[in-house]
Amino acid sequence: MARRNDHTREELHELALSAAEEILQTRGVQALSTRKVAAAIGYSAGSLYSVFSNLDDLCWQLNSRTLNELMAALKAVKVASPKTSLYAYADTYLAFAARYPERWRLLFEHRSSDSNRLPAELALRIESLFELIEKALSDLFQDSAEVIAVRARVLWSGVHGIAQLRSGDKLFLHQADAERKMLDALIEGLLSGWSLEAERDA
Amino acid sequence: MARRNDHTREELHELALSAAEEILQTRGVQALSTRKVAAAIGYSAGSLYSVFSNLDDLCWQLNSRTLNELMAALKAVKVASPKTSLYAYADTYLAFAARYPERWRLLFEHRSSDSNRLPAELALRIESLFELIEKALSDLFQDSAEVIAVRARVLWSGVHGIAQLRSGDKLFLHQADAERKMLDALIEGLLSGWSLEAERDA
DNA sequence: GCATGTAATTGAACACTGTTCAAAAAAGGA
DNA sequence: TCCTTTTTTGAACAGTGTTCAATTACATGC
Repeated sequence: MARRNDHTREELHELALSAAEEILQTRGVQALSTRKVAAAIGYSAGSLYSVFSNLDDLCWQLNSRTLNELMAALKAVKVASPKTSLYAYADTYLAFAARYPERWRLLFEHRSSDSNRLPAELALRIESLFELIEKALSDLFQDSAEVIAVRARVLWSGVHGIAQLRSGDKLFLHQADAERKMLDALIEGLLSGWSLEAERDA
Repeated sequence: MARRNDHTREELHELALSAAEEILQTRGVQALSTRKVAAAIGYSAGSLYSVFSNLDDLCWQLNSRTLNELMAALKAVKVASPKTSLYAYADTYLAFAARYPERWRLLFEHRSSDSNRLPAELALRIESLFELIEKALSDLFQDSAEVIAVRARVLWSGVHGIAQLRSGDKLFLHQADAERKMLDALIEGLLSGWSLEAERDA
């Protein structure tokens, strides 16, 4: 068998990516293999190499999709007050990490063997995520862009850290509404702490 | 060849673990294979199975070692004021993550295929880490144990999040002393925010 | 010293993995 | 119809985790 022309290059690309996503979500990263993806779409493993340079490449493109979806969810957040926006961003992020744990983990666990740098496309999207937070923070504080940038990353590190420790069952916090309480302590704490700093400087 | 009796079971165990650690640190997780570990200590791959139940088990034990070392470093921190202690804990953690990036990553990335639960031994050590933070926080705030527990985890999520985003080059913060500034914003912000909350409630 | 049992170690085997590439076959053009 | 181009395969290679019969050396009893 050869040359069936069942699908265009683009269709094959999309098909493979969707199948890979499905395998990733349902059976985890360790089950994500070229042969399984190929079998799922009725092609041979070799065919994937006409559409991806290798499995690493496929993973990067999976991450690109995931980040796309995550960013869309974040950008769909209704911007009300800066504070409620920040809460909504955090909620959305935690919800996404909980709904798609494997895809979300791959976002941080995937590294290329040869070069550790992440593709420029992904980098841009991450920067635009920080811009969302920075925007909300600039409405709250009159500090320099540098200070705002630091604070946005600190706030996000906190949210991300909560997501990661929870995802790995490493929180050991056996309380009701633990997540809500943590988000409250983080956001409320940081915002009022930074406000206080502004008052002191004035 | 068979039955050389060069090493006792315990020696073989220790030898293999050290070799695995070396490979992990120098060549990354992906290079960590039974055959490479075995070759490094002059044994065959099958021999490892008399000392570890499988590669997963070896990884858990590697993580146990890493967590041991990390906890020792944290417990060696001179406890001065609560605040300086918290700073020192955070510094120590970030320094450890920077010095042993691969070992530190394995701590969070390793999951068994069959069961996702982490061994009880590791869980205990993580809880004792949180206890360090809780102790420092109880000296600062008169809140309930539940509130302290939440705050300890929030603070640590922040420190951990910074470590992880930095380790994956996902911070995009091109400033001098970025790490110091972030730690300042996190710890100073949270502590003064939580203090303010206490004043309000009083 | 010698047989016997026991414990350690290997190497081959099996079923996987990513990746490459000659060969085959179908589509499209002249 | 012939020829070229493109698509697709399947075999091959080197690597992986894991199991297990076979082998060898040590320890014990006589």
